[in-house]
Amino acid sequence: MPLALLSALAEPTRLGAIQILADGQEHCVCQLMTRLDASQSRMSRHMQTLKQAGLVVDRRDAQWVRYRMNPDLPGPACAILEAVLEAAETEQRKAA
Amino acid sequence: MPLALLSALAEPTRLGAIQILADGQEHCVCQLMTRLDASQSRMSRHMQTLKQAGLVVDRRDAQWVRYRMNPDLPGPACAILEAVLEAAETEQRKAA
DNA sequence: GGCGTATATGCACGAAATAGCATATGCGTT
DNA sequence: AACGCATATGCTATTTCGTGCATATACGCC
Repeated sequence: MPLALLSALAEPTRLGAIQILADGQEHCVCQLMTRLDASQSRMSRHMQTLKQAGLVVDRRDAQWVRYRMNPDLPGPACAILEAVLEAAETEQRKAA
Repeated sequence: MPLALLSALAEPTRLGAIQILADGQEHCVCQLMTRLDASQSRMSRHMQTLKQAGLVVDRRDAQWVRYRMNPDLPGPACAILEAVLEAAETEQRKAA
């Protein structure tokens, strides 16, 4: 399990998406692509990857597809995720 | 920092090497290649990658090069590593 | 049904990662 | 100096990954 999770997170756009979704809210693809400055197909594909890795879940809502963190993420995976998010945040702070 | 670390860990042979080095001991390349069933050049290159990512440190000892975990791994990286190792261990247990 | 917006996907391409083979380098032994 | 063992590295082939472009699909609205 860790291998799939790690490869899914080891890409800038995908990690960025996870950071955004880490607020616990739902976000549609168009929001993500705007905030991450990614093209539509690119963002869509990355979200597929995250979905396959079990990190996120999607839901159709009218014309939009809303992504959110997978609430049933198993414990070990959750621990990795938290550590990664914490590290990313720390890194951004030091950039000041 | 998390990106480099994640990419370094997101490969089976490298993750295996880290798991072996997690015992806190030093291990030379020949030990690692035997235990992980990898060719010499392959193992050497993967260790270079881990070294560049700052995960491991090496030391020449006669004809051998001994690798060990980087003792100065920064806190956030350390947290990620621990979570990954824990997840890997959990996964192996469930394989019974 | 036709149109506009949002998202997914087939296809092709360039970039990067991985691996093997051969060879170089470092070190101890004789 | 010659040899053997351990490790690194140059070169190349193969594969995988990320991307853009075009197109398909889904949905709401008129």
